[in-house]
Amino acid sequence: MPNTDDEGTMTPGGVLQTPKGVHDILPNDHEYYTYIKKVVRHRLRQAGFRRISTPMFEFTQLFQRAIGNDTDVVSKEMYTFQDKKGRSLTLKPEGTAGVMRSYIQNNMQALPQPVQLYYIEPHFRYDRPQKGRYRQFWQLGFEIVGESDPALDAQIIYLANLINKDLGIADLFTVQLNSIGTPESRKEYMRVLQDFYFDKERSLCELCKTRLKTNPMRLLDCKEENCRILAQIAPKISEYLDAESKEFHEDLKEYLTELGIKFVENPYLVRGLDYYTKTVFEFWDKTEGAQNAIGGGGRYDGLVELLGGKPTPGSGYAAGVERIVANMKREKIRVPHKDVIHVFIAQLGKEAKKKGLSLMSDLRDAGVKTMASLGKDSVRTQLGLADKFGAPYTIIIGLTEVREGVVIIRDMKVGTQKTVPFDEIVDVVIKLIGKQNLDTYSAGELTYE
RNA sequence: GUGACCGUAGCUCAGUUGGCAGAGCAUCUCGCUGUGGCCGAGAGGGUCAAGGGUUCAAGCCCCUUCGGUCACCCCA
Repeated sequence: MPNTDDEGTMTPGGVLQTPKGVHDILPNDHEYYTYIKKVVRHRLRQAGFRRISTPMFEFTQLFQRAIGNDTDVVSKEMYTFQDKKGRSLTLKPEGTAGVMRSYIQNNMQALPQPVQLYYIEPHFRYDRPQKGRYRQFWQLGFEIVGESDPALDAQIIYLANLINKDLGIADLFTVQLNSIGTPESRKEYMRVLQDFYFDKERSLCELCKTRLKTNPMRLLDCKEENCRILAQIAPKISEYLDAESKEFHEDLKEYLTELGIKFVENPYLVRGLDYYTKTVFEFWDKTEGAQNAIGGGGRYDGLVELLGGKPTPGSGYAAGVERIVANMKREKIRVPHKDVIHVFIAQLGKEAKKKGLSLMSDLRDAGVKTMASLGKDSVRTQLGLADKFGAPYTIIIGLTEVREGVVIIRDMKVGTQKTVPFDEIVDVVIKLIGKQNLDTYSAGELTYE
């Protein structure tokens, strides 16, 4: 069977196409991405978080250590490759590991604690594509590192919910909440679980039989009917929490209530990894549950130490941007955006074109979003374009107008026109579109040391 | 990684038992040489996802691969 290198990479025209599971974010979708980024940056900046970007790829070892070799993410979902010197590198499959590596490497222990960081970046997993799951996906996340207090966990859940609220999707989700205690108390609980399942192994699904040895807590969120029934009568982790974790969890719930955050206590919500401690939470769809979870997080007091740093507590949240966009679309939410033009300039004749060029610069400098089609020279065609671009006003300049030092401003909606002298154009246009609608965004004044 | 369904123009889709590759929308041109939307006429645009097989003949039947959608596993 022939199997050329080109197979599957080309469209019929011989044009390259994207590999499986990745896609372009086209202008219409970027309206959502831009809006989400704005909300995230605004809310986190308000709360004193600062932005961090870790590299797209790290040494594979980082993820192996942070996430765990036994997890699906590490064992089968990573984009791993070798550089020219044979070192194993991996495109980041999640954000926390890199941020914690950076915290240690850049000696952020020396900063006032806690250190509050956020990110919004592409991540990569070699997965079979599915709804809300792509091989390159944007993830937003934030972490509070260096202090351990239930109030910080409450803050994180509060901020995650606040961001969802700003995006119009908070009401679609419930906060599922649990505590998985310290590694020590968890060890005790896992022994109890294994005892409980000891004589019931035959009723478990194949997967759970192996989980029983490697990670018994995962039996609790298995979806198989028999496993679920057993999980419901299995001992609850809340009964085996150490005193400190129990108190921590009670405090967290108090703080959440104070902040007006509704939550669902879910004793089946677990994490497999050793470094997770105490708080775990996820945002679940109200009707579809975990099937349509939008994000989740928890406390990871063991992670920094695991990566070779001093013992340092941490707590964080991460959410999938594609999933957020999908939910916003499902709710028929339209985001405000500034990709609209104010004025289209139609010109006829070389002198008019020259005038049009300088006028276009003047208008743009004043914050008027201005387009023209300088390659076309039929007024009819240009007006048609102005219409298609949705310009509310068209400025028409012909040879006659240039000679008389005026232009025609046409209101595209009602079709009325008026003649305006050159030196009044910018003022007249600003009045027409409204000062508050001008695109006068500035990146801020530069200063020098 | 496992399984199900799907792939025809930029988009949405027809295409009969195997017999000339189609429509609507979109694009471009013209009617209308300096005035858009409406209307009318016309044009461009396809290796029918790719490769192979069966056949006088394949968009249609068979095999493989690629891609899409969805579910599982798992996760964001």
